[in-house]
Amino acid sequence: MTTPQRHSWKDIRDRIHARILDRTYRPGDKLPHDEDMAQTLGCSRSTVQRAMQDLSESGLVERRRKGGTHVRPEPVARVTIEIPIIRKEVEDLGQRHGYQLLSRAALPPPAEIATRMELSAHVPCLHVRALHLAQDRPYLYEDRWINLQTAAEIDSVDLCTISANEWLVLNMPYTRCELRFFALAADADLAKALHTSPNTALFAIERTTWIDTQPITTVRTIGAPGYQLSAST
Amino acid sequence: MTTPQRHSWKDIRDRIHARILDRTYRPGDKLPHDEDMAQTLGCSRSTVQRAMQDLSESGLVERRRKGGTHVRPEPVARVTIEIPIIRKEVEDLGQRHGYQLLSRAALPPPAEIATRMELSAHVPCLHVRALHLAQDRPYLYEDRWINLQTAAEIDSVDLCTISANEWLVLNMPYTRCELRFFALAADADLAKALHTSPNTALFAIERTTWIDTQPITTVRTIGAPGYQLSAST
DNA sequence: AGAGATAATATGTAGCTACATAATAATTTG
DNA sequence: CAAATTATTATGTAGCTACATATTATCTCT
Repeated sequence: MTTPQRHSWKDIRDRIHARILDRTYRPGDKLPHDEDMAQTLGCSRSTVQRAMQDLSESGLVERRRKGGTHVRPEPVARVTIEIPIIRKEVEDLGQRHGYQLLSRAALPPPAEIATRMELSAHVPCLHVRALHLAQDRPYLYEDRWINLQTAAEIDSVDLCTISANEWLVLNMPYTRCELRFFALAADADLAKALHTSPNTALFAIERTTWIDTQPITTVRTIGAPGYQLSAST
Repeated sequence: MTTPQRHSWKDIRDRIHARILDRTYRPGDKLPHDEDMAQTLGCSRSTVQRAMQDLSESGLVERRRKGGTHVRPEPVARVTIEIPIIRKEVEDLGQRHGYQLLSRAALPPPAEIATRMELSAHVPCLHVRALHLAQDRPYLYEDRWINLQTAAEIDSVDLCTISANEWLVLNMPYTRCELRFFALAADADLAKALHTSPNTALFAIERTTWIDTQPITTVRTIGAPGYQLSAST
């Protein structure tokens, strides 16, 4: 055997991960230094570093210069959720997407909205309410406010043919996003729009985006009964 | 100027990102090759590659060998959520954590649970129900099933002093996790446990973990009224 | 024209050297 | 002894070379 064996960073990562899984290294334990591991595992330090970068990004280990690398003392479940364009979400379910613009008006934002967007109350906003359908049944209801100072072009967009959701995603890149997930009880309007009875428990997502310090939009998206969000690692 | 200027991958990433934000490169557009960018930006290809790795991992761009790098054609909102140990979650809110074991029994799992866990119905499981408090008020209710073949040691753990949630996180590393978020209406038991009225809309998280192909646990965690999950980028 | 095989290519990587830097440990000072 | 300063160190990185590999383009054959 004259050719030196190359080790991929994924192999190295998986070998370290296996030591965590079999509890050789437990939460809070210190792992050997990169240099020592490289020697033990027969690869270069930069390969160990690359492997550790991935383990660190997945939240399994914590790394500090000079302090070394530790298995995370208090493990968290970490999961990445992707929220696609709504039309795409429906289509990926193999269903026909439908869309209804329910209302559109240029209005000053109510105090709660202004607060959420970190916006002063006299900035002109576009208020859009819409319903997304899957196989002609209500799927998601959207109540959205758009800052007309940041996204002025949307004022001339025909929101009967493209949803504000889709137009914004395609045209307004953002640097900051705040999300929250919660449950709410349907009021009369919502119950009517989503074809359910008042007080039904509904799943809601609130999302606010900014480009640098400028608010773009805030939206409350409410799922029809049974809507859920899934993720896996 | 005789010393060559070094560019950090973060600078390079931010400069590329800025071109996406100012819409020089729009969704679906092809970015210049790494080698060309390295020349234009005055750094090495490996530095561009490192920058692109980050942009790709954040979901902004898609990279294919030979095909090149494109701004993601249909952008998604991508967010990473961390779910800590419940005790820690309460403490991080600056509140006093309390815990009540409501019930504990070794039982065969009902069909729905067995399905969720990808488990056969005669595998012995531990069924644990518990309530977590914040400042002596109900915070989260947990209904959990634990596979006694995978996590046999939990059978001898005193679950009055440490929650199953915490014990499992610290002692049962997992390789696979499935999560879903949804809303539900409180039944009589739940309403009583969470000090609310029947049919209140509640936020629920269901989480199932496996180590390799072996199911470890499945849990339905239900928040008290007003509970929400937040995340930001 | 379509299918299959081959060639080319742009990203992905291993390993190396040299350097940078955050943070920990050791030493010095009052 | 505590606080401040300095030294050390383990991770983080830039840039390079050589190589690997998934995928796209091109060519050949029927």
